[in-house]
Amino acid sequence: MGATKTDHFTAQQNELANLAKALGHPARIAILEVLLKMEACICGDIVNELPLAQPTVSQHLKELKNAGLIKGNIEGNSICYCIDAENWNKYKELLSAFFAQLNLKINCC
Amino acid sequence: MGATKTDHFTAQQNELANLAKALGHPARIAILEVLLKMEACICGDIVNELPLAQPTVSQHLKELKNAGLIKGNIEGNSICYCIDAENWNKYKELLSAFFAQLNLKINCC
DNA sequence: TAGCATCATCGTAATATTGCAATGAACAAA
DNA sequence: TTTGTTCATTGCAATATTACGATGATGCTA
Repeated sequence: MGATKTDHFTAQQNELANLAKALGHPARIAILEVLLKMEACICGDIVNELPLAQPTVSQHLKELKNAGLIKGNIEGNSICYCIDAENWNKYKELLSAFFAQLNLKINCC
Repeated sequence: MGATKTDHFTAQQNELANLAKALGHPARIAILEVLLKMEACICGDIVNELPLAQPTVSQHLKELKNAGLIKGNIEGNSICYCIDAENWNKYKELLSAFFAQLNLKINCC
């Protein structure tokens, strides 16, 4: 069909998958890196840093915002984007906990 | 268009995005959780644990294998899948390093 | 007010992903 | 050899994603 069968999985599985999905595009990684590197949150020249047109960047920003990874504040004419620190750390823990589950003693293949 | 402009981004950005993309589906998270929970790597009854048909699971397994997250060994008639521990830990570090970049002092929005 | 800048949204085209029935390949057992 | 089991692959339909030109909304400035 093409549509993910979200209903059949647990809330935790879907949350982790949604987070990963939001990170699953190099442009979105690049946007986050720009926001991380800037000592203050920059406003709209993310577009200039990326090899993509303005509507495309805007769309990626929207997805990062929906995922809770970034926040956007209106600042006069432009918009100030920055990392959503609270969610960022929550997601950091979520991923960390997921990857910590591996029992190193077991290695059969 | 529809195709991701992979060429315009760095190898690191693409690597991270590919990893995240592989994790970006609840079925694949569920498969990994099954493999993590089993004390030994199970063989093919992953299908029984998931609400998806066998070809669909096979496809997800293929993607996880391509991403380097799991390995598969032929064992007579069936196949033994398990976490690729080496890559797993590499990816764990990769994600950890990415999320560690946040400077907590900066929070403008 | 008129013009400009910034950013979102709409509409559309190209491509990717998801899911499964049907089928195929490989092996084990009768 | 035949039958059954396990898993991959093929082919297809439905849906999602990616990208961008055109356009709209908003606020600043002259």
